[in-house]
Amino acid sequence: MVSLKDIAQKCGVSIATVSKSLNDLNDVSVETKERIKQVAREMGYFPNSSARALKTNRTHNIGVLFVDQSQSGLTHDYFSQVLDSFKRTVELRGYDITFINSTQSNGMTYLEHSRYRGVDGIVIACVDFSDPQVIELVNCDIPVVTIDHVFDYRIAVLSDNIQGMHDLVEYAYAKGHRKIAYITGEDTMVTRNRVGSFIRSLEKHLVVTKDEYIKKSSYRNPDKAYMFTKELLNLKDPPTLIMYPDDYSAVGGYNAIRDEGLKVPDDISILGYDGSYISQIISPKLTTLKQNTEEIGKVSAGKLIHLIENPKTTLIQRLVIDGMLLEGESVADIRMYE
Amino acid sequence: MVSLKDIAQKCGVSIATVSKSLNDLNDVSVETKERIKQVAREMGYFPNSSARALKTNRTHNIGVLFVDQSQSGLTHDYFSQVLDSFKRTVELRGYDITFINSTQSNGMTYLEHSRYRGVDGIVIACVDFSDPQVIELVNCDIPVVTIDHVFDYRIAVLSDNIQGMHDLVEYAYAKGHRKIAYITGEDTMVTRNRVGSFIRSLEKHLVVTKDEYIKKSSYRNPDKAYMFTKELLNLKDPPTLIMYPDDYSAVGGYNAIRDEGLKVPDDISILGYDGSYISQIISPKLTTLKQNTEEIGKVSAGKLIHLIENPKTTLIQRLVIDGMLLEGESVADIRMYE
DNA sequence: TCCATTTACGTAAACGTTTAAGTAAAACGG
DNA sequence: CCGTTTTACTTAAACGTTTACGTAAATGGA
Repeated sequence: MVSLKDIAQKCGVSIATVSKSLNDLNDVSVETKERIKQVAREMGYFPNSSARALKTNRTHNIGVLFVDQSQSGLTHDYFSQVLDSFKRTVELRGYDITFINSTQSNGMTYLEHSRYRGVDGIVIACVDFSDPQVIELVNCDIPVVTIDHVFDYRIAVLSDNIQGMHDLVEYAYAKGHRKIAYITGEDTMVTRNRVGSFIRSLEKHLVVTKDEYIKKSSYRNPDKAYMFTKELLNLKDPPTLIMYPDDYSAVGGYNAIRDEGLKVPDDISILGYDGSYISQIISPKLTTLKQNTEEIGKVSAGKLIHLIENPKTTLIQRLVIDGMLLEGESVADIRMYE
Repeated sequence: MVSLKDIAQKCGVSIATVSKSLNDLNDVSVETKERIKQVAREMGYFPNSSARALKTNRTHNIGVLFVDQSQSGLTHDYFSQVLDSFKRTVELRGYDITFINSTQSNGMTYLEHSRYRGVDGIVIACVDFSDPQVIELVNCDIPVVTIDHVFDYRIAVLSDNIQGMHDLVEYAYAKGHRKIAYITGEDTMVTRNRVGSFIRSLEKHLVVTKDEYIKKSSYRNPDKAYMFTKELLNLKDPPTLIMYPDDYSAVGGYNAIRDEGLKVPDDISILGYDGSYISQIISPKLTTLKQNTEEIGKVSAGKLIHLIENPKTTLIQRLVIDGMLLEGESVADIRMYE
């Protein structure tokens, strides 16, 4: 590998001059600077990121922490979309990403791994935010942005679950639904926001939610959703619409409904969440709330880099990203039956 | 950050002794070694990977190159599964992964980016293998493993597309199908293998494939698949079964078939490829060939690390990973009609 | 007991950068 | 023309490791 020394030798100048030239410092005459840059290009020089990192304490590496309950890893739909957008954004700014994990052979905690790799900043998403290791990470002195979870002293980017749920409830209500069930995800901040919004949105219309209409399930778990759907369908007073924590769970719902000999949306209406690809291709097409994963990734990347490059910034922001209701054919208009 | 120097100071020994202790070299007495390790633990020491990389020329970082035609990035189903398995495997061995890309602000090629980050090895998957930048990377002196593509002097891990296609054809043939159409993906090595196997497998049964039964489409493109499906259905002599390049395309097929007023599998049978999650939840369940992504990721990771840690190894291997036929309900048994 | 080997350290150079500090020559102001 | 500033460089230290080499003391063999 060609180093600064090689270029210096070839140009007959000192290493320092080469370094300053390539970094465009105004301590070198324009002519030599150009000459050096030219030679560097010809020799195929690229800086050694390790050496640079060692000296500057900046790696241009961003740590990504993501550990979801269902262990779906990178195949997690929502996360992989957010991450892809995040990745594209930081790459444009000259950063790479490194996954933070604690399963390393040498048993490092998240924070230790982050320090070992010297990441300049960290984005945290979809994890169990009560995990002591996560807490430790959030409390450290490395810039952090969290996604879909709020800490007092950290910038957070949030999918607007409150508004999203509100939109879904309003949609269902407008179609005449009053008996609305909700199969929820695990008890996370996201879930609490959605459930709260669900209940309040209905109360606004003076609809009281029955306890038996709320089922505590898990995200991305079609099997559980299948089971709870059957429970709901067999209630003495079954709901006319079931909301699912995500589109995959909704598919479990479809299956349960079909297995009970019923049809969507004729016999029962359903609503998904996420607006993932699958929602657009199953039949009947699922009405769902598409989260703006592109924007969430982009904004969190932008904010994190800003934080990294402007360390004095102390403004703690809450960035709420709107979703969008995608209308499919999974909800019947039952106003005529009122 | 606590460094070797801090530990040395505290223990009253030299930096070298500390380094050697922590690296378990047998140049230090057992007692001091233990004492130093203890102190290191107490002080929360972790090595600085940049410094170590600078000195040893080993980053314990593996570059991942992946750029698929449809720009689906990390949301690519097959790849994200392979990558997730790959990632888990290398992490157990103390490696992290870094995505190689050329969209960096400072216009580096893949190889330049790899050198800049000093990756110890590279895995290449799902790219356009005729891209000059990819060729450059494959020709470099960094250990490389390719997935689903063969280069003479590089280890390759391959999903057995020949066997896979053979299994599908055999399955279709056994169910009585003789007029089999195939909507293919882009012209890649994977595609050529599948198409070749498709034709040969049929020829073995003395079935000659009509040209009009083979449609050149793209992977993961339900819209194109939709179009070609309609074309096939409207042939004077339409096929009794259509094979798709992947499960997502097959969903496009479902839609086309439904829109033509036909039913799967009563009026037309279909076969997918990949065995992705979606194939298991659409209705009727898709018969498809599940690629063993877990094993592909694991094996490629293992081989790459072996190559990294045993540089003298010169054995060029072809590792072929079997898939598995997942039977759904998308293929009719039409033997009675013969 | 004497010399050779082993043990258990320490010294110092090196990896490729960045950057503060130093310096000689050129430019400038009056 | 002289002192001051500016320009355009160089020197050298530092970042945190690893590792070849040096060395003094301990051990061993005869």
